[in-house]
Amino acid sequence: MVMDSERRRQARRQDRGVRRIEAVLDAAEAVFAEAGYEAATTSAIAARAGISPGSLYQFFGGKEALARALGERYVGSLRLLHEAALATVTGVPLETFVSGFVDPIVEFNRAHPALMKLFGASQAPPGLRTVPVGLQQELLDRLERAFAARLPRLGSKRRSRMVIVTLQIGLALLPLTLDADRATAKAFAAELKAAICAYWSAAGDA
Amino acid sequence: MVMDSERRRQARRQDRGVRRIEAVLDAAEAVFAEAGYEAATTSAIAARAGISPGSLYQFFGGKEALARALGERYVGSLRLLHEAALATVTGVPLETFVSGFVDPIVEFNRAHPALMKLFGASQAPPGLRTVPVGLQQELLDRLERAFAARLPRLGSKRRSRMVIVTLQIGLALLPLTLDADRATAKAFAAELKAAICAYWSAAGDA
Amino acid sequence: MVMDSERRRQARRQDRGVRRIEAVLDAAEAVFAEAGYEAATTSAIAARAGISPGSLYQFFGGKEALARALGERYVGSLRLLHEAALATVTGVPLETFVSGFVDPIVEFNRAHPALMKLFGASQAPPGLRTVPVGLQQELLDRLERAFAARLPRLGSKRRSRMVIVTLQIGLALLPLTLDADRATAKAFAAELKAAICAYWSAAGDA
Amino acid sequence: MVMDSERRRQARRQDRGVRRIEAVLDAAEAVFAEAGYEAATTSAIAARAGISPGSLYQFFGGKEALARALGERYVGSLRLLHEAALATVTGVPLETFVSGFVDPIVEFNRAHPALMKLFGASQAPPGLRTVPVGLQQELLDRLERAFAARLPRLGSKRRSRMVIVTLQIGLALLPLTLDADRATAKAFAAELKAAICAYWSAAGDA
DNA sequence: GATGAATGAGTCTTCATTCAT
DNA sequence: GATGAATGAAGACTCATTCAT
Repeated sequence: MVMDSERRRQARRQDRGVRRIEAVLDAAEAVFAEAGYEAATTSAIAARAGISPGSLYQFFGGKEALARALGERYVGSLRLLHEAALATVTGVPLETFVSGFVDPIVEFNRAHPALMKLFGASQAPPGLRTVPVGLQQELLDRLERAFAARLPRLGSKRRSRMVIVTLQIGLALLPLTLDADRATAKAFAAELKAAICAYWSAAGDA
Repeated sequence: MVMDSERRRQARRQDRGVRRIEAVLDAAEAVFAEAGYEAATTSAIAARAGISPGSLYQFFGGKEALARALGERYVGSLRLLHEAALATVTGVPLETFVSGFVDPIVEFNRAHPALMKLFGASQAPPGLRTVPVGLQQELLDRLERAFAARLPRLGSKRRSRMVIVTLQIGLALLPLTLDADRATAKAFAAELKAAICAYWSAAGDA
Repeated sequence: MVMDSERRRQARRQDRGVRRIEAVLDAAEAVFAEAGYEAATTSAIAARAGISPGSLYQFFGGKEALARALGERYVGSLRLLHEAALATVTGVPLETFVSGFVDPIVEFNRAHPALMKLFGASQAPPGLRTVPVGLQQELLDRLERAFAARLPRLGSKRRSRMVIVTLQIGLALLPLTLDADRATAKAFAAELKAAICAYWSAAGDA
Repeated sequence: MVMDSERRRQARRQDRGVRRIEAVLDAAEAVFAEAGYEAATTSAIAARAGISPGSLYQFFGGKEALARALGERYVGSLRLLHEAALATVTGVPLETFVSGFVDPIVEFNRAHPALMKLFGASQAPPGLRTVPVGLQQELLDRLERAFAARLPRLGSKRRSRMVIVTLQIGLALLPLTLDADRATAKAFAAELKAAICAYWSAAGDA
């Protein structure tokens, strides 16, 4: 009985710890998105999370670990996204298929501006590239399997390259789908999908 | 005669000054490419240029001015590139035309990795966006005129968007054409051109 | 009860903070007095206060803020001095009246050599004039009211000028009352009072 | 004959050297007056003198030597002033006598604002006090001899102190006689003389 | 576990001074 | 003698990280 209340208390405490960690990551995300990695200060993150600078270091080893953990959280979120988006792979027109994974990613990035700011293109600080590589790798693998199903005759090396290119195109155009007024954003999202469809169509014809 | 030696001396001095400035910009380019804008230190740049920290400030007002000057040097180089690359616009197959401006830019970026690091996508520090915007704007205008000649029936708004998208795709894939071994780089350069061709082909058919 | 210990701890902390701020101001006073504003370094002040350079900036925004705060502390101390010194204005001989406000100021300046060094005459750095102007203005106003009571027939414009001159004379002779051996200092303090008395006597007779 | 032209050339050269030195001192005076000792830069002085920073160091050992030399030039100028002003010592009313040496000094300081800025009161940088002490000493001696003639019965120690006090009062009020509009300046000059006259009158009566 | 004051290494920048030309 | 580019020591200030409470 005592055990039981003890366990519950520990669970509650862990729960609080997890919530606290999430809050810190939320704060980090906001500050990183606003200021970028270098200009973001740990104090600003701590303040935004409603904790002291010292407490930050009980959860995370430091600024870099914070960014890394944020990246891992993105991985988790994006994994769910992929799984849902790439569930149906065959038997749908290319446009539908492409929209199926492009739209959610666009949405996700709109909601998480720090993702591109921290891990986009080639702007990650030296020691920080690990996580998003993992992040991308998962998406790449999944995309590759999907396109393997759709275009079985395409050489696997070429397909592998094309998947990477597709991802890069997506990443490059994401900022355009975020900024500006909604109409422009939508137009660019359409262009993004058009570009990817054209790319894969041309490859499939070949 | 005295005049002559005087003039020659001054010319030599100016020459040395110019060469020194170029050397400093080279050093800045290298350090910015390695570390990014924020993490780059003026001392590192000075050391790499083989001068003292103090001398840096005889040539450039500071770190930001250094980046700005670097951007302007890029503008100058790239302008020449555009002019040559986009001289012949019509009467050639799309593949040829696209290669004509993609290849030189790929080459240029391979030689100048700091270009993307400093001015790529949205990672430029706040006060620094001016130059590359000018840089991109010139290229965008030139591309737009070129595609207007090739696809006169395309709506101008759409064309404008497509040009932007084309540029972004190019910028996004540039890193892939730089990294890795030469064979991979070439393969990705081919993908880049394939993607752009497919994109414009599809738009032209529509 | 818990509240109580909490409150006590906070009080203790605040107390320590206040004491620390005072210690920093003491250190700044000493360094400013020795070196003057420009030559004083924040590191020297921090070292003298027994804290790190970084800690200085938790209390004060920088070197200028430090000097400004020091000035404000002087204002506070001097205000009390004036109030006491100029309480009795009439019904006493001129010598007594003059001694009444000269002596305490001389004493105060002996204890605070940085006062003249920082705010004396016209040597304050550009942005720093505010506080001591306020400081002097208070003293000037008080002196003016006092002499208005003592010499009601004197024109107000002239009195205003005379008060300013009196203050300047005081400021000019203060260094003489500080330096040197005690006897010399006393002799100069006597001269200061004699000069001021003679000045006002002559004006009163006129 | 050859000697003669040689000598003349050397004389001319020395002349040019002297003129150059004067020009540098003029520049130093202007810059010191504007910026104060610490904030004044040797480059600014050299530029103002129309020479290179390097040349400065052929004339003067450095910034401090420059200030010292400026002080010595002041001594020379003021010596002439004293000699003229204190030529007639007895047989004139006190007011006339005081005006006789106060007015020229006021004028001189109006023309040379750097004098007070560099050597006024207690704001000289640590190693720089030597010259103006010499400067003052000459004036003090002369004043002392003058007042010894006018007030032979005054004790020599007291007279010595009074002369110092007189000088300090003069220095203190000088800024008031410079600043502001002309009318105010004149009024303060009158107060200055009134104060000094009253001071000496009171001493003479005693 | 939490706090936040304290730390101090590291950054950009200035400027008195030197020295090759 | 003149030049002015080059130097580098030093200063103000920031911020990731630690540690006594």
